[in-house]
Amino acid sequence: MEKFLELLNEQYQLKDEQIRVLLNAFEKVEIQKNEFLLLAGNVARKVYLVDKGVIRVFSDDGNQESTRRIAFENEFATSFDSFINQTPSSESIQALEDGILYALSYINFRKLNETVPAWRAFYINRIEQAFTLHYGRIEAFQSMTAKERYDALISQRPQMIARLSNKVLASYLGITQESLSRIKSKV
Amino acid sequence: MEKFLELLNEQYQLKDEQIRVLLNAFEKVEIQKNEFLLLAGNVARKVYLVDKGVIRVFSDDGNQESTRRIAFENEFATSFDSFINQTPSSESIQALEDGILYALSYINFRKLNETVPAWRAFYINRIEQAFTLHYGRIEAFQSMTAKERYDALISQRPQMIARLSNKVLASYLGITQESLSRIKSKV
DNA sequence: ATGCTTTTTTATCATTTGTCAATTTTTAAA
DNA sequence: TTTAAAAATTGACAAATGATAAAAAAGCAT
Repeated sequence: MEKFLELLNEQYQLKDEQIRVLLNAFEKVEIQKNEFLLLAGNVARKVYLVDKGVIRVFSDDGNQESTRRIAFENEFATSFDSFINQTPSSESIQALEDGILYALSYINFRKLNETVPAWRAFYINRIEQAFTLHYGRIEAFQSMTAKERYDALISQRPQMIARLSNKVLASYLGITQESLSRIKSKV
Repeated sequence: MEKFLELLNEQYQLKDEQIRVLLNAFEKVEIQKNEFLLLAGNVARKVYLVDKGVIRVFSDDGNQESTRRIAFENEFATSFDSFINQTPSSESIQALEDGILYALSYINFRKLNETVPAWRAFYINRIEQAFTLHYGRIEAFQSMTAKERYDALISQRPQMIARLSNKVLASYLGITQESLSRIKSKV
């Protein structure tokens, strides 16, 4: 939590009391590789801040897995639609490495929004950023080939290539593992 | 503006003073078909609420147009990244029909966020919805064929098929006009 | 280290989508 | 209405990506 609180404090000058409230709102969770944090069909009760490790949000229609979001250290992730509306999720969440997360429940999320203005400002800022990130993905799907999307990802988010398996990376790019393998072997 | 104010009032019970502030923040704009509201390279100074007509946000790399967002009556649109960060836009905004818009400048947008809690709540709600909408498009690009995306659009946003030209619709779906034409002629 | 499982690569062929060109249809202007 | 411009359709072919199967490589547990 330290790095996250630092960041928040830098931008929004927290009072001690607010820091205490924030710290109490989060719960530390230790996870093992491949462990599930949410199974499709259930309601996403928490949003996770990654302290160490990698988690992914994905859907599985039986034929195909689609990786929607990858969160590395100091990033947040949940099944957003499910979390915000507290409705059953079409997505699952899984750890890709052993790690440490800080979980914020929906109830505490709402409480923070109502009682800690700095948190609310931070949340608005984060959702604006997340929107922009996802918007960029639409741009990529609309106007780039798979190879171009892969090359763009290398330069924009090199961790994605370095830390993810071919299988997960392919499902993030919206292509098959075989296609990704061919793309990588091209110059 | 009436319908929008009604909606806002329903959800957040506005005081007369707040309604006055809101009305003053927006400026009525009449537009003609094909008129540009923003040209790529400039900063998006306004967000537009569509009262009548259709506008589209799109990019053009010289080879290809990509339609990123279509806004019909009672929907908002701007080049989001540019508007929020007040940086040059990679996108243009254009009217697809004669129409009437209400424009909110960046300065007034910030003012409303700071001074009208109901507006802020409304904004958070809208950006959450917009996020979910765009998230759904990523889902579509990741796991559906062009034909499947087209069929899904028919059932989810029939206006898109009814009111848009083939050219615009194809660029929204991320395919060529020719492909769209073939998709439509299939059963 | 050994053997088992999973992941990655490679090959072949099928399908989808794009490109280019020509034609038809629709729209808009004179 | 007539005519010019823009949009939509169609055809032939090319390129990109998917599906299936098999082999090679890497990871993991014993």
